[in-house]
Amino acid sequence: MPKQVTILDVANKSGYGVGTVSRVISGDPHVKASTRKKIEEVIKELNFTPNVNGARLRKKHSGVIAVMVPIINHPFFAEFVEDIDSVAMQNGYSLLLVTSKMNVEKERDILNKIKRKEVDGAIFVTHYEHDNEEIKGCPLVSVDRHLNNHVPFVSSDNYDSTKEAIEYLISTGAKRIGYLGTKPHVESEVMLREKAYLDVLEKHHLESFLMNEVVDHGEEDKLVDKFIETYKNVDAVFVSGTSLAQIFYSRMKMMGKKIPEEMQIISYDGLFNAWDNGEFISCIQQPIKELAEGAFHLLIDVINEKEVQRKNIYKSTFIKGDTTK
Amino acid sequence: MPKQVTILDVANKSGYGVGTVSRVISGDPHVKASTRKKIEEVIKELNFTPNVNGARLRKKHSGVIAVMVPIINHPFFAEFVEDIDSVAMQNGYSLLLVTSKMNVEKERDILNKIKRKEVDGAIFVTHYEHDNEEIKGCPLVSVDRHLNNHVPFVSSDNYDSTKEAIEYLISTGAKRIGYLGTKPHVESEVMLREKAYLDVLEKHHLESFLMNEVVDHGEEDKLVDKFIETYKNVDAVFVSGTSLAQIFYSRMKMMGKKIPEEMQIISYDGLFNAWDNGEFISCIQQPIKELAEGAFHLLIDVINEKEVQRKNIYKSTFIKGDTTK
DNA sequence: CTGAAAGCGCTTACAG
DNA sequence: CTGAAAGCGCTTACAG
Repeated sequence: MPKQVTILDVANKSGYGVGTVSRVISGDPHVKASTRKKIEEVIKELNFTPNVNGARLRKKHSGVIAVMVPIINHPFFAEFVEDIDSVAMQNGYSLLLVTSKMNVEKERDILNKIKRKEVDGAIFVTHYEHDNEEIKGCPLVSVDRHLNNHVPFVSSDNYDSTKEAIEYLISTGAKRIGYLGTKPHVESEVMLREKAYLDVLEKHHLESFLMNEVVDHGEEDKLVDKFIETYKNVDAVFVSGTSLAQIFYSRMKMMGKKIPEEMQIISYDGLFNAWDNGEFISCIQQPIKELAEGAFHLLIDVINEKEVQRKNIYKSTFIKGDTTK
Repeated sequence: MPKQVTILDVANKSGYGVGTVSRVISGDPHVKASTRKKIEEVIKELNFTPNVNGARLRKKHSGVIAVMVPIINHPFFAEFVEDIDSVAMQNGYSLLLVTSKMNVEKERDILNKIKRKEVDGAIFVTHYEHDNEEIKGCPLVSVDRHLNNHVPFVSSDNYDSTKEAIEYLISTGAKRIGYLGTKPHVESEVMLREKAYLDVLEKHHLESFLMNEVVDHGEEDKLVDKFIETYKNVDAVFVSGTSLAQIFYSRMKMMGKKIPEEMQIISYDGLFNAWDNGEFISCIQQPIKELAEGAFHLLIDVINEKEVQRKNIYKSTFIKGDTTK
């Protein structure tokens, strides 16, 4: 292993001190142009690359943030992570992606990385409880749910946009409107979808057909089948979640249902691709990019110990596709 | 910001020296049991977590490896990354995932992270050239392609398994067998698929219907349409790549082709899910887990400057689905 | 089995 | 605008 070139080598060879070399590396403007030029030459000549561990140790932060999602092979999370990556990069941060696989240990591991100064903070999409003691002192931002009273979160306007969707279905003449969703394991803003659904139906004196259960990833099709079995005569369904909506749509097609004539579907979370047959599912599209950027900036503020709002809501958009009248 | 608890605090409070504290943290067996016990108590009491940057600076390696894939929202890469994550974790390494998005700058950035000692090495799934100068001194392992003569790679047995697939199609009576694929930007083991196809057809004196082009991600459907347009009378197609196979299959269905009676399909890379109609595409399944583990151990050896084999081939499996006779 | 000390490579007041 | 020096928190020969 060849000995690493250090800032001291650059200093010696250029005839300046290490402090000055450090300043040109960090882009400090208080350096004479000629000095900068000379030092930059030597850096190139020696093929010097600063060791990040020295800097991190000294500066007491790493410039990396973690983002934790349950799974990554999923349209919402993939896009969310990508958007965070962009904004982080623009702001000089790099990203550590952790896929928790719904594993509490992996979630805890991130908290440890924060304590070990490996990362400066984390954006958490979690489905577990973490006690206050282990969270304490960890800069964290949550999405959709509040981990505890001190952790700020971003979320889309679950209540309002669901309400809008249900009202829309009613306006098209739907009479028997179902709700099909997977319930989060813990308290979350997502639960407001169910509440909005129920509120609107009650207001219009309509019967409800609700199925909202805790389901493991990969078991969604069973829930869909149970829903279909249980509520045979619904004429419209609000589906909370992309995968669920995909499955439900396929089942309806296979059963030969006419969409949207006999069955309307609105999905919370849009699919970005058309189906094989060119159809799009009508959906409430979450403002993923805004959520990502919001979460990022929130986290940076938390890291810098600024005051932040605990609740940060971003507006979704209803997109009419081919599955509603 | 509360002052960080350091190893020195633990040393003082426990009455031992920092060296001894360091030894119990690292699990060094040469520590008296009673000493270990006492120090562990103090660690708990002070809620001490070792700062990773101090250790990394001193040890001159980070214990993290990077893995770079073009996109992550893709069944092959998602699984590949997950498998590397598992094996890395088992071996005390952590993973930095980078999604290159086919962006050369992001690829270079990893090389920089290695030079900056942020990561110890990287597993590269790249589609670009990197000149030897910038790669030099960077512990790297490639998948499917050789970056240069010094970088070892893992790959599946592209030639043999393609050959097997084509032979299979012929054995079922297929006479006009097409090849549909996206060509890698750079030299790669993947190109052996085309070669195998051509070799087998020649051996059997059959006509070839080949379309293998460089295509941007997201533009695959255009290539598929062009293939269909160009080769109207093929009765079987070998499709190189999951996405392409999905698209081709859908198109055939839409066109009302009877599968496998009128059209057989074999895909290189399996889909793990059935279609809406319950059908599976016949495929050559790459040994993803073996590739992942192979790549990881190879990289560790490279990092530790051991001798390694440059070429590491793992065997694929042909899985008969519903798209072949 | 343990301690004292050097040193990993950087940044940052401080002084000039 | 620049240099000398302290120090970030750890590990690891070395000596005992």
